Amino acid sequence: MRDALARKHHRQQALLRVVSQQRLSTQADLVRALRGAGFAATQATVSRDIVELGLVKVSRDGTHAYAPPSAAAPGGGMERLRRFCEDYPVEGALATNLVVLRSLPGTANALAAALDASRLDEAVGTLAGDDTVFIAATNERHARALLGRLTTFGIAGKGAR
Amino acid sequence: MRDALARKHHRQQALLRVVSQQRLSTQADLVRALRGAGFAATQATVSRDIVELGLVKVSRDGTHAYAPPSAAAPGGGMERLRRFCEDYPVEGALATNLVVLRSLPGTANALAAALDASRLDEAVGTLAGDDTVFIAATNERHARALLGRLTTFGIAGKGAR
DNA sequence: GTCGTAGTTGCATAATTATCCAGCCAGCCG
DNA sequence: CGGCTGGCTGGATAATTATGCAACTACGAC
Repeated sequence: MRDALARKHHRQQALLRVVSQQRLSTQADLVRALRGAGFAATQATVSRDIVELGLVKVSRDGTHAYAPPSAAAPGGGMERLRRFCEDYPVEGALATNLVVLRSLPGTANALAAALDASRLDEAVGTLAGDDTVFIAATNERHARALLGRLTTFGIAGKGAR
Repeated sequence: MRDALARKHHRQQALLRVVSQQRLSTQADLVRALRGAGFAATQATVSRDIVELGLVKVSRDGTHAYAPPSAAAPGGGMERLRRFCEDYPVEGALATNLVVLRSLPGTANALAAALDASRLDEAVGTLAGDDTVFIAATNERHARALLGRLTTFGIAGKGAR
């Protein structure tokens, strides 16, 4: 295993791409599509990716198809945050009323900027180091909710469940 | 069976209600919830209702849950169509891959406009006369699903009540 | 170095969902 | 009326999806 995390991330990127481009109705189809894109994975792995990416299986017009998470992104600056999370492997953890995010070295400031632009209302303030961002929430409840929301952007939840 | 269609419609309405209120993760849960609301139905029927209503099963933060279509489809002009159906007595019928809608004289164009704005993806095209609108679907299956969806807007399915 | 821990993956399989088929009912036509 | 047709439904089952488990790798502590 050369770098499992990077590979996983690339595979999930490809997965997002294929589901938004093609109409694939089963996970077996997804496996085939991924294989065509150069990623080897089994149905089991795809099933787990789907959960992590928050993909949905829509049942419309008599057929079924997988689709990216709520195609409608309401928040303006939110889009930037989403793209960031898609481009970098961000991990999130919970520490009481603090949400701790880790990304690649040197990217923390960009991440914090995206977070600020998103105007997450549970966040009291953010503090960026080199590869880590602290988000202070008003209390533990809000922190948990915030992490949950971030998870839908593709942030891998770590330790909190 | 006193009035299967009306019962179906009521059940689907109840289904929409329960999925938007509770977090139900399997169709067995939906069956139980419906039973609690006074509707008897089996998993098979629920599965079909889900297709007709366009419900989605979202997989995020480790759990799964059914949700109304609005969560994944950006409604948009759909609201206008819904209001139209509430304001006018629209009737729908199926003709192979054609959905035929009939409303009050002179309102067909407004109805067709609302349909177009709704971006129903099963609809290939619409044609409005004076009191009638034809919606061409790609095939019979899609036409059926489309009519089912329209039924949830209050369109009476085939024949006066 | 060895060990322990955390994370990812595939296999096999349990759990869940979609569909085939038959039965039933209502409406319609002759 | 009697037969036919179309639509709804449930039972049974095929198809699909989720998950327990074990193997493996990378990483850090000791």
